[in-house]
Amino acid sequence: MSDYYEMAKKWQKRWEESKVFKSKADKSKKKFYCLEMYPYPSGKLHIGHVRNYSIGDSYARYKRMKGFNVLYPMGYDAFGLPAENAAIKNKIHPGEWTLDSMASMRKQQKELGFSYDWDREIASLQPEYYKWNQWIFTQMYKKGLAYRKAASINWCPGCNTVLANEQVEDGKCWRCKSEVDQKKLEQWFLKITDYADELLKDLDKLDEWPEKVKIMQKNWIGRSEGVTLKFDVVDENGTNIDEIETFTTRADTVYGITYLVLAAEHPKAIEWTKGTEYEEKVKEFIKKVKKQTIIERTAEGKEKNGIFIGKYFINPFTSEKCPLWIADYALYEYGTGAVMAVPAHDQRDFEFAKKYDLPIKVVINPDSFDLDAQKMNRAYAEDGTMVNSQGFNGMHNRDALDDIKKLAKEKGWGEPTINFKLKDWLISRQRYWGTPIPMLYCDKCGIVPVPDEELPVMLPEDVEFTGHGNPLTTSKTFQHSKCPLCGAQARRETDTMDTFIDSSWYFFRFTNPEHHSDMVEKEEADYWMPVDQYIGGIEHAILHLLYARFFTKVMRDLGLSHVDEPFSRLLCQGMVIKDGAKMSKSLGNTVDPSDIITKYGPDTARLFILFAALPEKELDWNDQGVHAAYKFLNRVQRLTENDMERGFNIEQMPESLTNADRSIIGKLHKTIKKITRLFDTMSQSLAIGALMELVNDINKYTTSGSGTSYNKSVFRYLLENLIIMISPFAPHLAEEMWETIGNEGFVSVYQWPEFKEEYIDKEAQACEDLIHNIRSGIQSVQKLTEIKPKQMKLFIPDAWKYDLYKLVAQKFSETHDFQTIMKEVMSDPGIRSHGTQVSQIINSVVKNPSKFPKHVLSMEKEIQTIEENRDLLGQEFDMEIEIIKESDAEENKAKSGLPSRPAFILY
RNA sequence: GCGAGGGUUGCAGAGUCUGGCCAAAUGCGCAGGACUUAAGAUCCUGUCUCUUAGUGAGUCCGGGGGUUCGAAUCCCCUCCCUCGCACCA
Repeated sequence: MSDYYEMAKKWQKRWEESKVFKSKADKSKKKFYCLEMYPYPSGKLHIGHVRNYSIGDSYARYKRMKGFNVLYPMGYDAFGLPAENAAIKNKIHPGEWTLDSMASMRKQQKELGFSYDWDREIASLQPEYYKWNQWIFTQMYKKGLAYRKAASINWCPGCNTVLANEQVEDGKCWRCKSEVDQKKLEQWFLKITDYADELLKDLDKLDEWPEKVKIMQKNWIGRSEGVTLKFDVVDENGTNIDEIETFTTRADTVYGITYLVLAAEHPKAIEWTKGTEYEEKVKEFIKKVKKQTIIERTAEGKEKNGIFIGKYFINPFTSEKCPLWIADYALYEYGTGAVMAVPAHDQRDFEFAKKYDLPIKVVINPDSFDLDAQKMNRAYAEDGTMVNSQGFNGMHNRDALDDIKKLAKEKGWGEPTINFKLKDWLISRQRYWGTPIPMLYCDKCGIVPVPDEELPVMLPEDVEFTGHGNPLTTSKTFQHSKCPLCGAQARRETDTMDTFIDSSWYFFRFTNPEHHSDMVEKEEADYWMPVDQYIGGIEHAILHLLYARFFTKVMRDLGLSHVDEPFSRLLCQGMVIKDGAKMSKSLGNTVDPSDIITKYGPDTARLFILFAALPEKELDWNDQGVHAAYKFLNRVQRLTENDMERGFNIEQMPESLTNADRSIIGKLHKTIKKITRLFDTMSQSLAIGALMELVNDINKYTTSGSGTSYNKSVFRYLLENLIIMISPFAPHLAEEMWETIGNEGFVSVYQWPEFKEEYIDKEAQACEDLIHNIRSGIQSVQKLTEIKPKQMKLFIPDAWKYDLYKLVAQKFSETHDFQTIMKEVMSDPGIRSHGTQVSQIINSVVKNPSKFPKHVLSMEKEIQTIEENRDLLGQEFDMEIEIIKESDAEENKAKSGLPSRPAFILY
């Protein structure tokens, strides 16, 4: 077991005792609400959780150190099927199972040292929590946002319950992957479609959401602007029998309609064929279509099937009589369940028309040529010029679109319509472990909501978990109730709510979980909401994130808060994979976070997971990487073994500082700037990389030269800043080191260092690099010659640059034209060989003449530095060093026979 | 088909917005060295090619072309990969 593990325990205890992470609303402070998607307590934390919380915690800690009043809570999404399934299997109450899971997850979360305000913990299984699910449901019922209706619904045979559309993926249950059946049932719905427009429109406000998620939501909501057209339906003789509506976005193609198809489920299909020769065939067809699963029906490249139903319709634009068909490619759920077919300009209609030999009529021609209906091998769906369209001929189809819509409206043939793919949210579940829907059925009064004062409707305990049917129906008492209106016997609703309801507003509850008399305490919610940074998996791109947005808007309209959108900024973390595959029990490639924590300590686990990949990218788990993180922490901790002194004051930087000191201080401030920027863009892995770089440089600083020459108070200054900056990643180690060097208080709440441009001394850094290079040059010379030379000639490197600057300066005084200067400078024999950098130097001069003298100054300073360090280096290597500037070197060159720009010459 | 994101030096992965300080961060891997009886661990150095004194030369960021004094970075064309959605009328 690692020392780090024990060390972490110590600090976790101290944090807890001092309640250092407790948050309180305070209007005088700028707030920051950082939130991770609260977990479903399924037993143990997995690596994905650890990643999620490590990202969130590092950020929350950073923001706290930046001076924000941070709200960073944790809770549990405690209702759900796994608990109930465990109950059926193991004869243990779902509540007990869930509370056990919560306890073990909480323990692990505490072991990892996340800086949650544990006083705000919530769990959706608490009656004081789910009471408000029920309350808002009755509020929505009263506003007509919750309603009960019979509908064709998705039934999951695996989970024995219905599913919302959002919970069906590829025709399968999102949870258990069973194939979903269609059933007709009376169910409760929430009218999310009332908010469809706003949910779509407000996506534009979410600047700091991943584009991907916004697009997914946009597609899911699926808004289409078009027109609903009405057609008279006639029999063979042309006698009017009924009418049919269709929705289209391509009103510009109405002159090309050649037939119309109904979805198989469309009730008119049966009605119109009743008693005709077509009745049997149509019924048979419908039966065949309904037998197919969703997967079969929507399979890629699936051939379209249909039959003629013996009826016709009149196209009001052309007065033509066209046939009515029934086909499997029309969807009953979308639009009106009927499609006007324009085979020439819609690929699906085209395929169908080809198969059943239906007419194809071109009404839009491309710009470059005319289409021939006979020769087309695919539909022409692009824009072009209208033909065969009466008064619209010759117009561009986009222009004609609006005119045709207007015409349809004037003549009463159709109405402009906006259609959504989004359907109302089906929230009934025939399961026990959820929030009971607070509704009563009275024979006299009908459906009656449970009055507010009787909430919560508690889950009954006298139930049996058999695995068949809804356990709530087995309760002797639960269903019997009284009608609050007439007092008569009333039956209580036994369906429970979809657990996504719980997670649709929990972020409000965190703002004041203690408050029991309202759903949210407005003042607190107004201070803390919206969530400033939300972090979770991409799998909730539609489900949870759409529902939460919907609830937030409903709550706003109920006057519970003022926010339009719950999450200002969203981060979708990437998956954790191992050996090229997603971690899963079935593949046996899982990693238990507890093993890492006990072996290397929580800081290592967190640091590795943050360092291994950027938060939104896939993370490939490898054990060597874990070890590397551990080694790095060791290296950092060893820094405290160096000598150090208090008393360094950056505000009054002492004159006596060497170039090495100034250089490393500059490096520190560059790193401060970099890490601050990287944190703000949630690039923790790069921030850690920058810290590693800094640690490398600090090590070089303390060990270069004779090894003890570093400034001890500068070193302490560096170390303190390093500890502060590493504390969001490795908080326990940071606290330990902070204490070791004798500082008081928690570094976890110490203020984040401020970047100071003026402390970056570029000249000092350049000089420092120079000396470093000379030193390693001498070392390699000594190594190669084996004998230690007593004397050395040192040619000043880069002195040519100095000459170059002087030359450029001279030319610059004559002309400011880049090309001229370039030409003249390049023609100078001493300069030509350095052509690549010449243009850069000239350009920097031309672009920014005021900076120019600085360049020359820095060159002079370099030369001075070398001269100043001559004796030091001489002592270090026990030799005499003679300095020769390159401009003087030319004459020596002849003597030595060496190349033109040597750095070192030995005697 | 529609939409989004990518292709960088052995691997992972920065750099691209804002062109030059980029042979290109950081880590892994690999090589050499120190320590050790030894292995491991740890530490140091190196790690595109050439150059056995260089702050040197050459080549390089999927492929091709262009703009520029200068391109991994900007523009155009092209090839390849990944991920979402998908008969939505």
